[in-house]
Amino acid sequence: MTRGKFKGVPTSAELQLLRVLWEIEPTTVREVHEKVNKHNKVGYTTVLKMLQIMHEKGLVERDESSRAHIYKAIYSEEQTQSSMVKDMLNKAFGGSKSNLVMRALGKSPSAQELAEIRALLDSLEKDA
Amino acid sequence: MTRGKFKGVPTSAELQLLRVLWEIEPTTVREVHEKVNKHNKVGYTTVLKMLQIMHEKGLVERDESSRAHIYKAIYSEEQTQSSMVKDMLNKAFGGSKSNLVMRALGKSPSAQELAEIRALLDSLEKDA
DNA sequence: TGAATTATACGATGAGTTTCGTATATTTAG
DNA sequence: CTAAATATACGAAACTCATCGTATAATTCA
Repeated sequence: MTRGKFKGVPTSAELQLLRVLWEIEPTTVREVHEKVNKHNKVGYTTVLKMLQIMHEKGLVERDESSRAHIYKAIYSEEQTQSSMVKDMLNKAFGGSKSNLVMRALGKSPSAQELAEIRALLDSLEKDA
Repeated sequence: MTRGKFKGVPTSAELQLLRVLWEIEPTTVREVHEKVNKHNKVGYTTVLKMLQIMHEKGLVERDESSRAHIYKAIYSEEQTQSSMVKDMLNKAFGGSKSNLVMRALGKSPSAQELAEIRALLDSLEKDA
């Protein structure tokens, strides 16, 4: 299998582990397993193996100085979200951001969501 | 393989075929193959097989009355985009639409994109 | 009519994902 | 000190995805 430098976007199972890491990293396999296991029953060695593969792929880094290795995501949640959105933008929206926003908001977004997005637009326009 | 009723979101290769279908459906394997092949070299039987599997999955419908079967997407581009966004929203954004919009826009969206999205917000607020 | 063309069906392969069992090494506790 | 607990390593199974070759049936045309 080709597990060189990370290219694509994380898979669902990988994302599940990354979400735990972003919350409590740097941390051990045991801790990740305990947290993940609350919502999705999965074996300890499954989490271990996944983290090992993610390490080979360059998705997480690992401190092996103590017996229980310490894992940490290499890409931040923000970076990962950005690359996932970009990927989807290209694959399904022909690159049109406003189209993507339209689908994200759907027919009836809440007033709060609309306000948040207006605030976001305001701050973006201030920069330009 | 479990190819019952379609549950998840289309894969990359499926999306590639769906994009052609949305453009020229209803149409034949040959036509889909010709169009896809311009951008991405792939064998005729690959496209055929993919469409057959997509049919089993319930992603496309098929008219078998003539020798060359006629395919058509079951879900519109809009429906598909919406379900893909929803899926990503849950898997990677904890359901936060404004966060997703933030990542979609990135650091420096164009003035046109910003204007399009403002217009979209305006029309959404008119409804409410 | 018979050969070439064009269609679907089917099976199989290779890559990648996700899962976990077993082996083995290290640490801890009684 | 030794047994239990806890850690990583390794290998493999089950599954999906994407790809295509070959078989075969239907159609076209020279």
